[in-house]
Amino acid sequence: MSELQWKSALYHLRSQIVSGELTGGTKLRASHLAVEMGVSRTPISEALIKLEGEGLLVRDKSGFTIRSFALREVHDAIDLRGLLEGAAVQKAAERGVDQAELNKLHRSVDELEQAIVDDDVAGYDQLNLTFHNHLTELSDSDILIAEVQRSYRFPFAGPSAFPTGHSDSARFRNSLIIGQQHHRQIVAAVSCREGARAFALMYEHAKLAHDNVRAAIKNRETAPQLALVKNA
Amino acid sequence: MSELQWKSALYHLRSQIVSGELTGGTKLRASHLAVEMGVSRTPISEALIKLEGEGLLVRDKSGFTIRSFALREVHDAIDLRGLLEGAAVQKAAERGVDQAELNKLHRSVDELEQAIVDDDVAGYDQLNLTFHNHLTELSDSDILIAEVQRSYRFPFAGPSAFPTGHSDSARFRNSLIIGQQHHRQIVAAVSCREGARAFALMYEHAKLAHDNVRAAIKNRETAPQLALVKNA
DNA sequence: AATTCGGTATTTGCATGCAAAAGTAACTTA
DNA sequence: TAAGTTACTTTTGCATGCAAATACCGAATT
Repeated sequence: MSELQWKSALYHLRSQIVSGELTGGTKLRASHLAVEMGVSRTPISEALIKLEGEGLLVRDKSGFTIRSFALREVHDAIDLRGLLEGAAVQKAAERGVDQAELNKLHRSVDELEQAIVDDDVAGYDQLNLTFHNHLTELSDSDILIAEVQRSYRFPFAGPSAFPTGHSDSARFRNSLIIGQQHHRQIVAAVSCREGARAFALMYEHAKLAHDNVRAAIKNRETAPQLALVKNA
Repeated sequence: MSELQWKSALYHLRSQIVSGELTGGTKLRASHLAVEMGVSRTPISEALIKLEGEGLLVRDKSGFTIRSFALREVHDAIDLRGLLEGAAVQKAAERGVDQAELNKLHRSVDELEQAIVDDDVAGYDQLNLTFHNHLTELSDSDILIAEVQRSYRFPFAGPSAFPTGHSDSARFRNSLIIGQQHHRQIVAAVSCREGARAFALMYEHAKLAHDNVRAAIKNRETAPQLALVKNA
């Protein structure tokens, strides 16, 4: 049961950062956080070092600061995810996946479809992440899987980064429809062992997030994922 | 002058790992390393945590162990580097780089050529790394640059991972000649803003390393880069 | 008003103490 | 012989003390 203290500190801090509760540029003081969380500075420091390794914090000569991202970096991070996820599905397609896995993929896409019909945004979000994870794992490359997961580490870069707030807008509905088309065609490409097509579709799929970022910036108050992004 | 202690511990340990002085599977004990390096366990722990973040160590419930890699992971790591470097040069090509940068690239390739003629393996190695870094930086994407650098972190995955030991073999000479052809054509592709071609060439360029791995395995004793690779 | 300059209050980097966890190894039992 | 069992040793995770570095803040100067 009893979680290691540095782990709970890590989870707690990370969730505060990605949820936008702490915004980019904020200075994190180990001594302050220690009393706040009721532990000593040792496990806090360990958590801060790990978060620096994840790229969420930067360390200057006196302590850690929450990193800020230029808008350009947000788009680059999304492209990086598309590149890595694309490489993963390409590998899966060229390697070939058995029928049982293909059936699971089809079922996932159907469930995503249903979530859209039900307007179940949270459910869609969860299913979408599972679907992306499943596709990535089919690459059967632990190195690539790890790097794809790593590319999700910024709150605006993951495959389900902008789920909330706009389910009523026409633009968002369209992006879900187009995303579903991508999903179906990616499964088809994997099924037909068309690696290059699978790559291109997945890369394009990630590009959808670029529009979501632009839309989120217009209603910034409803987009806590942007708490790390510079200049309003 | 006075380097932080955790930094020197980090550099020292990392160099011991990548040089093969410490082999995969070795357990690293903070308390032991502390007396060995004449400091307390605090800065040692910090270095170990960072090395875990780099993927060189794994942490089980009682301490850190030097990671071991299956041969398949070695090849996957090389492919990952090719993918990321390829994406970087593609971006550079499509964005367009000015003549001054192109001149520098041409000069680098000429210097590499000269190093081959002189049979200056160490010099080639250094120039090659500089050349790859320069190409990567031309992508003008800090996110991508950082990920490319990160992909170099395993001692067998970087662009100059297998420099030594075989400069006399015909195979190694051929691989240098082919590599130079890649270098020249990559610069040409960037110059002509042919992004897809630049990507394909760079990806293929990394594939050269696969043969170098196979060759190195046959003379394992002369290849300290393989100290982290499982099963002889 | 913006800078510069002291002096004070924090904070960090590192060392170290300690209880609990994990490793180690000789011995017992099936 | 293999699989516990027990007693002993080492190591870790965390708390904390301390000196040096850094931040903070108001006063003096331009």
